[in-house]
Amino acid sequence: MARAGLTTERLARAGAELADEVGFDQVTVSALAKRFDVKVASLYSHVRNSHDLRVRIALLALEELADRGAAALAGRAGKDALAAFANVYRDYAREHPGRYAAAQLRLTPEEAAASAGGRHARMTRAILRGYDLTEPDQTHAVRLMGSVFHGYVSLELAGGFSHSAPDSQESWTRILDALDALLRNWPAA
Amino acid sequence: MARAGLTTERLARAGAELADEVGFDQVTVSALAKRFDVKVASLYSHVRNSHDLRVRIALLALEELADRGAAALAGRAGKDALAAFANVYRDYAREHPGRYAAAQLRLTPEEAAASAGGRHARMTRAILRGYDLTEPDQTHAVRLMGSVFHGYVSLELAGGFSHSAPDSQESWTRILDALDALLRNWPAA
DNA sequence: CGATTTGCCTAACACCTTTAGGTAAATGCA
DNA sequence: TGCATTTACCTAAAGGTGTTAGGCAAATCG
Repeated sequence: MARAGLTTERLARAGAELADEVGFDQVTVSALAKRFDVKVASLYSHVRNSHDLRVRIALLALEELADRGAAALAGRAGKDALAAFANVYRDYAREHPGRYAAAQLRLTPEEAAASAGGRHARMTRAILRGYDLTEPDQTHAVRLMGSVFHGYVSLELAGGFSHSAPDSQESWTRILDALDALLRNWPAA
Repeated sequence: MARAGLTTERLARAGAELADEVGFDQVTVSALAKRFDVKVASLYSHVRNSHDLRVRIALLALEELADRGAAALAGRAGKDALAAFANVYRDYAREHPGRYAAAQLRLTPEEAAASAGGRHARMTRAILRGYDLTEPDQTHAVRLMGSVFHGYVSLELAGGFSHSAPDSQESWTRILDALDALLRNWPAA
């Protein structure tokens, strides 16, 4: 009988697709096996266990997100860069809700070190070069930006802003304006 | 044999405790049955299914959070109110990580309507009475506040801000300062 | 072309969820 | 107080997921 051609890579990739279709917490070893028309146990040659699979999907999502971020930042600075980067997060979450959820998976320090997390942090700091902040305010600002982006996107994804006026797009735009204004006028301690 | 005295209420309450101990996604009907020293099937007289249990835990957490918020807001206004309210979220999440995760559960419109979500929204708007914002800016501000609070707390809980200077408490304080400044000087469209 | 490695398989077990139907404790009513 | 009803918890059973161990056949390499 012909082989299915499983790979750790392909499993993570298919798992990411599955996550977008049915939700990250519905990503199961069984469902993935069905998708490859293969018996469940066969996956265990490529993936240590269910959690390992989920971690790989998370790492994949973080890389994709970082790639998009880098592309968005190229040739931009200041508010332009801020908005482009923010939109990367929001668009990614809307296009790939399962992957975005995966990216929120709590990683061990080693996994985190091997992840694209560092790239994200560096890109956020790069944006702040367009504003006049010195350490440690820059770190506070990095954390604020992460909070706003992640917070908004995850509340929006949870449906928090639908069914009420004004529409979410407008709030998003105004919030980015406000964040830009805040970074230009960061209050002293 | 003596009865265990199960109730829908007691199950939700015990489920919330369990969530704080082992994580919300580890809250299982079986584990809860063990905790009451009762057979698994017995829970199904009090709770429709596993998801129903989780929803009840989520609603419980939202209520508790709203209660704490109301207590914190009593007698405060302006930045004082802002900081007190924000600290309610952060402290609750740190004291009760499982419950906080539960509160993030995606609810159906009916469930959401029956939840304390409305109280949360009203309290956030009440804080904004201390600032000079009119609709629709007030709505944008409500959404920003929700994003910052939820975003910061969930990133912090995920370990995002540990193991790096300056410590999280300092960023939190400075971010609340910044948010206050922003609300006092909300940029026009 | 034969030997080795690799990929997917079957089998089995443990655990969780859920439903159906039984028995004993609690409750309510004469 | 005694009996009927309701209620609370039980046993039994079936289906799904996670995981490990060990086997056979396909790919690979000498």
